[in-house]
Amino acid sequence: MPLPVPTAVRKTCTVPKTADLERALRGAALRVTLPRMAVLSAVHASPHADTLSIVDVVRKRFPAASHQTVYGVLDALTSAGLVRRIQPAGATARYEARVGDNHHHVVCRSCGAITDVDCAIGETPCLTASDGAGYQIDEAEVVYWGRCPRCAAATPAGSGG
Amino acid sequence: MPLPVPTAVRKTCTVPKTADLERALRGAALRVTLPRMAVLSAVHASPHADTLSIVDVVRKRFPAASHQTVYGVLDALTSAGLVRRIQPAGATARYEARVGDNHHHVVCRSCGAITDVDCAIGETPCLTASDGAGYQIDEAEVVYWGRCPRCAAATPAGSGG
DNA sequence: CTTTTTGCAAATGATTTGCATTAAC
DNA sequence: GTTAATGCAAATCATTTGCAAAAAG
Repeated sequence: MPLPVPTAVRKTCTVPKTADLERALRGAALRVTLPRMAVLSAVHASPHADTLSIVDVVRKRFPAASHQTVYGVLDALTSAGLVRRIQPAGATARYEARVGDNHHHVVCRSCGAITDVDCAIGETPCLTASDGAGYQIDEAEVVYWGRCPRCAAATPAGSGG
Repeated sequence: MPLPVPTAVRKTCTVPKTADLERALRGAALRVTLPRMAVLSAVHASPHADTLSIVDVVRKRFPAASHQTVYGVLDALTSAGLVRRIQPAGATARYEARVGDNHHHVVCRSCGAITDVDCAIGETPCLTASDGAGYQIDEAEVVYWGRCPRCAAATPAGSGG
């Protein structure tokens, strides 16, 4: 079963002002365009939103934005390191603006909600494989799977999967 | 950029005999069918193979197997816990037969190769989030990203992304 | 004999591609 | 003025769906 769209998205976060977004783009050597401002703003406003949601939000401020443009912008922003792409198994791509800090995610198996979890270590990678199989490891990505408080309360642990 | 198909797949693993596969299916309350035997065998034979590869392998022994049948069988086997589905960000689904032991994966950013890494802890979940955000966590999935020995040797660290 | 599984074909849905137009620098 | 970004439409690819025929228990 594909992961459902998250029902609860944390909206309580700081959305940078226009000037800050512009500065961020310029700092990343990206041209300042309306679609980029709108996308970057949208990702800040709704962490873990999928592409479709981002398109919706972007179009409120810039109705002409095409689906493909949003994909392209997200790609550019990701490459530039301004946003981070997350994609728990089987789900569509999500994006978040928290970059640089090494945090992880908790994903609810029932409703698909994603929540940030601060990494106890803070440095990258925060874990080293006991046996790295000879790999040159630069990142340890941790996804915690479980049930969010709401779903845990609703189901007696075991009814959902 | 989507993760490329893994070039090197570890083939050095124990592929159970027909009787064992049959026993495994029956043990999981699954009917014993040729497609299922073939798929289960294929997953054992080539860990981390994607669906397309599995279809290829399966058809060598059972040419009539349709693409959709393999999808269905993999789904059934996954639900039954006989195989495990892994899906590093952006890549197509892969399957492996190592279940029950709590191991993780190292993924090469350059060639997409996936290698098992034993978990130092062994119990599930092997990690607990420092702040679980109130979630009821049952699994901690760890993906180590880096460069495999081959790619690390070929590129002077930094040429690939 | 009953229930599950297979096979076929078509649908779905996310993501990508190519190219002319437009805007940013 | 030059280079990069946008918008449009169509293509691609993995995966899913529905249903009749076939096989397993």
